[in-house]
Amino acid sequence: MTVKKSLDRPGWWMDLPDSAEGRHYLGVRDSIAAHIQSGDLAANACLPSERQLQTGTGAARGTVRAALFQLEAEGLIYRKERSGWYVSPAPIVYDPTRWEGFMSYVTAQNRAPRTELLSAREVSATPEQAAIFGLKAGAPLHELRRRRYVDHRAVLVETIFVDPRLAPGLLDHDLEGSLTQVLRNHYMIDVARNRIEMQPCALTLEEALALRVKSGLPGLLVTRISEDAQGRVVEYDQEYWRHDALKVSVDIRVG
Amino acid sequence: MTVKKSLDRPGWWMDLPDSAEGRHYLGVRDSIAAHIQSGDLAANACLPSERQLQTGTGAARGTVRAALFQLEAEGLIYRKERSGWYVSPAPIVYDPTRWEGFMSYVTAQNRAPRTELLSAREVSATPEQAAIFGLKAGAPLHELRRRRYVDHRAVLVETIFVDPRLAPGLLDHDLEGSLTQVLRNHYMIDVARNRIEMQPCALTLEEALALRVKSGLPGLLVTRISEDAQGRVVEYDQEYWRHDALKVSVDIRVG
DNA sequence: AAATAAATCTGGTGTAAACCAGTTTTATTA
DNA sequence: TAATAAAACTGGTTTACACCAGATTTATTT
Repeated sequence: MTVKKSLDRPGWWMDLPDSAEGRHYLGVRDSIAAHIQSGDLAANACLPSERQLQTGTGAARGTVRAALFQLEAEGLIYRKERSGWYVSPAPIVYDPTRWEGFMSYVTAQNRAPRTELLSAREVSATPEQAAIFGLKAGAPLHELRRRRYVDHRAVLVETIFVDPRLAPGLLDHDLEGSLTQVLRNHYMIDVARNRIEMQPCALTLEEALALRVKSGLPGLLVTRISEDAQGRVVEYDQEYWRHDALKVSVDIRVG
Repeated sequence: MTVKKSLDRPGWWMDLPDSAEGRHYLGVRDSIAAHIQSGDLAANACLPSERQLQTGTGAARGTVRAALFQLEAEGLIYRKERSGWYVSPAPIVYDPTRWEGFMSYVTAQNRAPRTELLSAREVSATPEQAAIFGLKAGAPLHELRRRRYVDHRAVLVETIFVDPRLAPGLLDHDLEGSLTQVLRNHYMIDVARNRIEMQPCALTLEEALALRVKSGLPGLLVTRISEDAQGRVVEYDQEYWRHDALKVSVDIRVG
């Protein structure tokens, strides 16, 4: 189990630090991490392939993969299936106490937001959804599924439910922009209260598919229930975020 | 790649669902997940050993481990090193907009909180820390390291920095309870503003060691900067949480 | 009965090899 | 030149071992 060190030319990934004894994969991890943090590798830059890293580091492929998974869990790298590993860009900062939507806070951080409408349809409320909206189970609801991008990278998929009594004909409007604005401009609905929950989760099946990530990647589930001034539930939103794309920031005044 | 199904006696983990074709480890995952969610396995119950699951499911040990890692990432199970895999208990709900501390909100959820003081000492402020407190680099700071439990399970480690000008002699008080109360009762300091950041991270080295989890487990880093009514920074806190122990909930009134 | 030593069980890490299914590139064809 | 087919490459998944070190249990000794 001797660890070969930097031979000669081809790549930076040849040298392994001596740290993390007994855990070869952590050495490989550290080597890659160092090169990312030093700035050798820019955001969205592509890493050498697993087999290249393998010969470079002298480790078995499984060991190299363990190191890559580690870095992925830390949010330093991400992957495109069967294409390669890439350096994660800086996360978006999100302040749930502000009422601005995705489009505005991404733009404010000099990043390029984009929204893609995956589906828009009418559904029957499940008992849980009905309870949230104060409706009977089976009552109609608008359901939107959208995928949102930052700088061409898909960072979240969301499912939004809207009470059709408050926003009749919602599905006929442009739903690839700010929903908040549509509700305000066309239905004169202003959100007065937001109840937000955040919880680490795993991106599975549908979500993983929509974000084109491996099923099981860690993510963050953000759930939002919006009410208007009269206490009527306007919107129920479930956002599945890539875990490396988001940073939550709250500024609270107490007393 | 035929999947053997339930043979006869010993354990529930014998039966594999037919779902997730081509990805045996997802089948194993589903099988275990189903038994957890059905309530067959209570919180903190111990799973069969990897080698038992292996013979039970007919998969190789590596495959069984892939399934376990998956469940761990989802927060359904956790492990004690070289001891076994266990079912994760329900997460604690945390509302950053409330000023109550750990002790109170854990108790309010009928769970048993406990705080353990790991170290308390005086340190010299790094440039970053100095900038936060509005001090010169090298100025003295109180540093506390604590580990906090819910129902005997360590869920977070934190490092707290306090400005000694506002709380001289802080280290002589009981620091295993609510710090907020110590500051209020002994120094008449009331927090008027909290700036909180949350970000998925990996628990490594010190943190992993203190929480007795495998280095690299996903976690949530919660950073809090507390100010008093005069805008003086009272407390700077970094909390490393197990990712499966926390659920953030915020209720915001806008307008 | 309590302290100690040994055997056993558990997860942790690593290797080597194989095959699959998408992606990407290259060479070929229209 | 543009569309198409083939080859090369990439990660995805699984198998089957092997050895280690900490945790736990069992047997032994005091």
